[in-house]
Amino acid sequence: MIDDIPKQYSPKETEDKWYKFWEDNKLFSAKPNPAKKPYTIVIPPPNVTGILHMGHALNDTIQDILIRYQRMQGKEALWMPGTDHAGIATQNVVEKSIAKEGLTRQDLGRDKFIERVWAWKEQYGSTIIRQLKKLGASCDWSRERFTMDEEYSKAVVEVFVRLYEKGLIYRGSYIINWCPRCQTALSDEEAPHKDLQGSLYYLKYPLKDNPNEFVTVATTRPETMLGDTAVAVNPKDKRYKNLVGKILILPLINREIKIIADNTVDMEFGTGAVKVTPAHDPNDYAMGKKHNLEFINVMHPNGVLNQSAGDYSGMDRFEAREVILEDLKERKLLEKIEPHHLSAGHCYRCHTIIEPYLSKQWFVKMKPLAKPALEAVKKGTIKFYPNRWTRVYLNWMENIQDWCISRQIWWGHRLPVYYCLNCQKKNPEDGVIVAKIKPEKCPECGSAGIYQDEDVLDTWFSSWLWPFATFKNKDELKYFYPTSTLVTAPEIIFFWVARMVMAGFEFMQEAPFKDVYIHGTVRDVEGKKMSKSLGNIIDPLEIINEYGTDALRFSLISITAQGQDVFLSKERFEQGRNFANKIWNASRFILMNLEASLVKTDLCVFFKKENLSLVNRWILSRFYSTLKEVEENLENYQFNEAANSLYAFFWHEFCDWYLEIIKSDIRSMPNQIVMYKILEKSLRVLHPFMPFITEELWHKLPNNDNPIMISTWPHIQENIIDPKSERTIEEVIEIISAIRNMRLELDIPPQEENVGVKIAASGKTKRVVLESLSSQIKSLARLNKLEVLNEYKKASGEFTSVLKDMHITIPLAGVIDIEKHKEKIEARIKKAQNDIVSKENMLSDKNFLNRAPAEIVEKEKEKLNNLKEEAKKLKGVKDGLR
RNA sequence: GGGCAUUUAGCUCAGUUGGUUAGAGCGCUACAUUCACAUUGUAGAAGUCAGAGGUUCAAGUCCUCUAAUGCCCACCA
Repeated sequence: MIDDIPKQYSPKETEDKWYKFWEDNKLFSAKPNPAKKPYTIVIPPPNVTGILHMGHALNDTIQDILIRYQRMQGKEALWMPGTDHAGIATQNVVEKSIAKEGLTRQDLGRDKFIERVWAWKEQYGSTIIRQLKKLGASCDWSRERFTMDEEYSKAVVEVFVRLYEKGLIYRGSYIINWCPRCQTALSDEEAPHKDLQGSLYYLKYPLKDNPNEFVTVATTRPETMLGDTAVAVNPKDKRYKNLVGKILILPLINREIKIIADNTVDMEFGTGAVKVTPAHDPNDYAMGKKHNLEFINVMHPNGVLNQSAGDYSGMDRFEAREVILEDLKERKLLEKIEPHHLSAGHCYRCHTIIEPYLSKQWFVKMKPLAKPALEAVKKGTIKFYPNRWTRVYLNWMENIQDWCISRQIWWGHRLPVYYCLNCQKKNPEDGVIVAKIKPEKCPECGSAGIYQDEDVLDTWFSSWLWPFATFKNKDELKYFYPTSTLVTAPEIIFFWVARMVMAGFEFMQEAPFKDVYIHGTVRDVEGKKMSKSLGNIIDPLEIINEYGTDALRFSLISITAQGQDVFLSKERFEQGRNFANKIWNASRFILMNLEASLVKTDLCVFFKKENLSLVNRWILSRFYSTLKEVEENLENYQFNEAANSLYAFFWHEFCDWYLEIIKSDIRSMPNQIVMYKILEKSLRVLHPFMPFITEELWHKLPNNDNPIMISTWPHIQENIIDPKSERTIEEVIEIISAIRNMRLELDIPPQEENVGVKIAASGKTKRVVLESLSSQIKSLARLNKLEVLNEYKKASGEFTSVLKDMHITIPLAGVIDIEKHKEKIEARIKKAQNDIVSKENMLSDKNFLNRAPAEIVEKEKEKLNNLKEEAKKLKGVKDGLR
């Protein structure tokens, strides 16, 4: 059985096998169970168009660790999966795909196009789900949801209608963010500002009364001058005092515009006179309303100038900019051009520069919704990890703007808004019907001439319902809601997290989750965000292929300090791979040396702590301390700490020290049982981090027929944790190191016999024997409170380690460079003496004695004693060398 | 303009509420391959904790300022 365990772990063979096993046996599924406490996570639904990237890998690994951990802790752990229909993104993808057939969505028409999107979704929409499975995600796939599912869509409609009836949804004409390429409105969050190096153009507008006199205005978007309907100055501005109320002639268009006074005008900026374009700028829009100006829209929705632009109609907005500047220059109306930093909104999907555009859209009134969401976080009902995001959240909530939710695209939830043609004839603002299903006739006039609004809802208008709309029946909702933890990236705190909180309170009267863990952004080695367009992507699937899923997961987690951005390079994953291999080989070694019959029954109970050897007590204590650390770190979302302490324990303590020490006596019953127990418990603790390798090894151990995935998490046995014995092993290690140092400096003869152990020829065995030997000697020394003395016999060149008053000697014959050795010892003595002096100073300091806590003083005293002892020891060694 | 983060070994980064001699991985140096693992082991070198000031018996850790870098938010045309 042991012979068939290969020397190296090969992930490929095991991963798919175990994932299928877990899935086939429905081990991921969760149902309401009154006997258990629920633990719920809803996945941040990836876009259906999504392809797994490192951000997902990190996000989903964290969630999977939490879910697997809680499941092993005995909770009814539900990880709810699903995908988001991602309106604009998906529409773009499908438009691109039909473009290959030479078609546009307009060619197909709305219904046909939507059919194509669904067809696309059927074919490719599950890609991301398959990839999540490769990651080992233990989602309850039987519950997979899609934001365009029939039932989910019903919830979206229901919510719209309820908010409308409550007066929280309204329609109005405002300046919104318009993407001329996607030809849709965008919310503020969807139009992030980016800095641009642009220019400030100074344009001269002649006065009507005196064409030789001008008012100069500064603008960054000269093409909008075609829509100017006023020029504004600050009423306090002396320069323009006499001009207020006068008429200017708008160049190129020759329209008469008035000079108005408005105190929002900044006198310092530009010339202090500002052109007012109410249809193309949010500030100007406000000014236009206030001063009753004309709203002249000079642009088509696609960014091409329209008939109001006179000679420039038909030109693209940026083309027109150049031509207009040329024409103004020709007429000597372009005073100057200055370089100017500005920031402009960009479409988050296609990066086109946003055009502030006047149009009729639907909005959600946010202030009333924000109130409970604000309080919940202030009171701590919802906590952010790391805490600093709390302020970011609160700041946004406090300055919240109304949410533009209508989008002029086809793919998405169509607004449940209908219009009565008849009523609209009387007044275009009338005849609005908001209803869950299309009404037969107008409730006002009874006309059957009813049509539905063409617009669809912002994608986030469906995803903000995710924590509850994903549950199909009330019992389940009651059991699993509110969810426990939300794990997500900082980018979507505003888009998603904040809105979910608002929806939770509005529709469920309860916060949707307790903890929000915000992890960092995954960046490349240079700190750039990983993105396809930059070509700096490290593909998680490639890593899985090369190093294995467990390696990917472990490496990602161990470098993710709480909420810090992750700078990633491929070499990172070698650490995870090597660790997996280490676990594999340690298990292999133990299995090779295990008397399976011994562990069939839990003999551990027969071993009282007192009867176990020092080394066994030490490793048990270390295991339970580590377990405690892992639990604490997981509770505090310090995943890297948890992973690192596991790594250090398993590799550097369990493998490097414990297994090496017991090697010589591996068949003894206590050693057998302790090494086995620690291995199998370690596998369980490692399982949430590295699910596949632990499952594979688990089934190679005797007595483990049930999957590790549903095994129980080891209990901390406080009585075994013994800091004292942990400190003792440090001493052991110290002695062993001392002996090792000697070994290195000496050439150890190959065939000495001592304490019943053979010192073999060379290499590893030598190390093992020496270590085992030393540990035994040290144990003896400790139990008998003996000193270890080193002696050097000049005549024979022999170097011996002697346990004082005991008849045990380690003869280490050989030649040593005595001068070099002496130098080293002297340096150490000097250092120890310096330390002693500074410690003594400290301990005689009255301030210190009066103010430091007693335990600290004690500690320091102990430290001083240790130092003195060490100095004494070293002196002894030095004397021995003479 | 406002806010946040980062600055610790050659490189990439940990370091929880101040308290042993500041840690890890990679890299580097030396040695070790019949022996669970060379995806290994042992040992070693390597740090003015960005800079300046302050609080404290005690500062990588707390406070103030400065510098560099990165990110987020914001309607100066």
